[in-house]
Amino acid sequence: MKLSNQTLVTIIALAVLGALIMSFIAISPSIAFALGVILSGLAVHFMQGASPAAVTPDDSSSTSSSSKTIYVGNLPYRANENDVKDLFSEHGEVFAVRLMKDKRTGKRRGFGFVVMNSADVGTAIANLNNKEYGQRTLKVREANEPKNGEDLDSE
DNA sequence: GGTGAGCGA
Repeated sequence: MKLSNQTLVTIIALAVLGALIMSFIAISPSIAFALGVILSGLAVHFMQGASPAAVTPDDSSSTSSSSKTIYVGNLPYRANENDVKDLFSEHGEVFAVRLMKDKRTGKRRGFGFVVMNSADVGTAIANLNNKEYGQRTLKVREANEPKNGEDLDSE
């Protein structure tokens, strides 16, 4: 029975309202308030349990989209994640790009990580490593801390 | 007004 504060406020509000309403027809205000509490509580409980989508279509089909994380260094500071993602998308299926900017200062650190399909990782690295981008030579490699251990075979 | 090696909380 974990009710949020907002729910409690709602219950109280409905209780007072119910008390006012029932005071016109009922007997004593105290009983009316008590009835209001009970009825509003039931109402809220009913509302919370009225989840139409009781059947959650849980697709536990964990698609093993073999994704690998790639380290990208020597990025130009003016490059955005969108640029990097677009660049890597030309050589494979990119799932996510994380440009690691320092959260302390907010300034960019000039490197990031690209998560893409493991099947395209090799191609992307081969095509984008030492690739001149923004007057700088990109450094593309597999991430040092692999978050997905599917490929033990490497270099 | 800054900034060039580097592997993320």
